[in-house]
Amino acid sequence: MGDTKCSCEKCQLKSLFFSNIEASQMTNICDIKIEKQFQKGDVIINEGDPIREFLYMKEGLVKLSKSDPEGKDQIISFSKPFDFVSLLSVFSSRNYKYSVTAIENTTVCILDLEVVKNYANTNAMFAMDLMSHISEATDKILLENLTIKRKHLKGRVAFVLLYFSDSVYNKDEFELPISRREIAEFIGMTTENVIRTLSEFRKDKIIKIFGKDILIADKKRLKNISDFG
Amino acid sequence: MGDTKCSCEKCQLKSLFFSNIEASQMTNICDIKIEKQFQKGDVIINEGDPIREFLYMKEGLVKLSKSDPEGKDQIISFSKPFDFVSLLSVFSSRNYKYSVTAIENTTVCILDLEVVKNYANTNAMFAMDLMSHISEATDKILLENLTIKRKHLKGRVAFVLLYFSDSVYNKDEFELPISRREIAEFIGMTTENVIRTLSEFRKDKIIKIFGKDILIADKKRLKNISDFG
DNA sequence: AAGATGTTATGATAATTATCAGTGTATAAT
DNA sequence: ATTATACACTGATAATTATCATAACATCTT
Repeated sequence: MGDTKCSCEKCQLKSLFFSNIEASQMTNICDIKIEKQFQKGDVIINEGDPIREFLYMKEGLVKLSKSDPEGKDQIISFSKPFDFVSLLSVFSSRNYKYSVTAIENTTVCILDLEVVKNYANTNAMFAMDLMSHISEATDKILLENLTIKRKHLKGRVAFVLLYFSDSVYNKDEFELPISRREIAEFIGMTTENVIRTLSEFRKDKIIKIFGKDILIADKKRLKNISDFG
Repeated sequence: MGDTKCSCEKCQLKSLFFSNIEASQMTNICDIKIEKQFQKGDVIINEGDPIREFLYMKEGLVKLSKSDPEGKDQIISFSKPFDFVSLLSVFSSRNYKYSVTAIENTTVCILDLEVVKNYANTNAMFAMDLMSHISEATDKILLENLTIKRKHLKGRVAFVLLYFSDSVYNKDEFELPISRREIAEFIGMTTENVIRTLSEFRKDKIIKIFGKDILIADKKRLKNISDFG
């Protein structure tokens, strides 16, 4: 977990995040911005922590989760670069309502929240930009949840595999960044049934499994299961 | 469905919505604001419609829903007064991704979206205020969905009854504003099972049922079922 | 008044999913 | 090296939920 000051001029997020900030003001923000690296498995944000910083992802993959009253985790969503990780509840609550954990080595850009808030308070265009990103991010999560909700076990597992293949790695072969249990926590089914379903897909020659490595052999059929299962 | 121009000075939403708008500018907004009344059952927003207006609820109750690929509805959430109905996707999309339907006679305040956007673009405090309301509203929906997701049939039905009793009507006896089928669409179970569960609660003397009228006779037990079922 | 439609209701049965029990295997801890 | 500990896997059985069939009742239409 290392800290380095990044050069905002080269940052690919600059155009996204700072499109409404003038160069003079930009330097200001840049001075207080730090990059932080997290290893796979590191907890970036702990549910309940006071919200003091504003985070966004530069590289890697994280999971958003919440632990239920019995202590079991529910995974809400996954975030890729350019997703605004800390946007959920940043502007509506004093404490985080979700945890954020790196499921791949992850680089996060960190700004002091007060500075961002002050900035938003004085620069309306910036605030508007932020707002549409918040809106988009939460909208996506809501839609995703609805999609999963109407599927059965097999459709849900197929959906997750296609999610990682199409939306994260853009490859038909990839290493699953999460355990079977975490898939279960995401889709709201039991670990055993996730494992069983993956085995079934393997027996039906829809996928090949080598531990965490997944190869999607019959994407059409997997897509079909996701759509109608 | 009638249109009347409201007097913003008396509007109870003024403090919430316009707390950052000066009186001189306020008049401006007020001039273009109209109130619209909807009858129970009226569709206020249709999924797919272009977003031209900014809505917020003054009175009544609405449901947010989305129809799945097979044409069946999924209910996402219910909105009461002060909830910002049109906030979902207003600032992130050109078209509504959800439908909004009155489930009780409802009064909605309507502003032209461009005016609100322009206003947000020039008044940062206003934009920030809007942002925290968006954040809060979607956060609430996400949390609600997680809560429902981890419950079984009986827990989900109990949760819905308690929701209407505690969060909407603040009474132990109330008229259900939605059908059994709509409860099913909300909690992601079948209509038959919702009906069966209500009958069970009745047989167990937890509730009394007179058609749409529900009386919660044993709230403690219902709460228990909601929490642990 | 008669027919069409939608809601509430119940029962029997089928399908889906969870739970429990047990195995092996890899990885971490001491 | 050896005990923990977590993960992946499979089978048998139980619990939960969906589906199908049927009926009573209300509402709306004509």
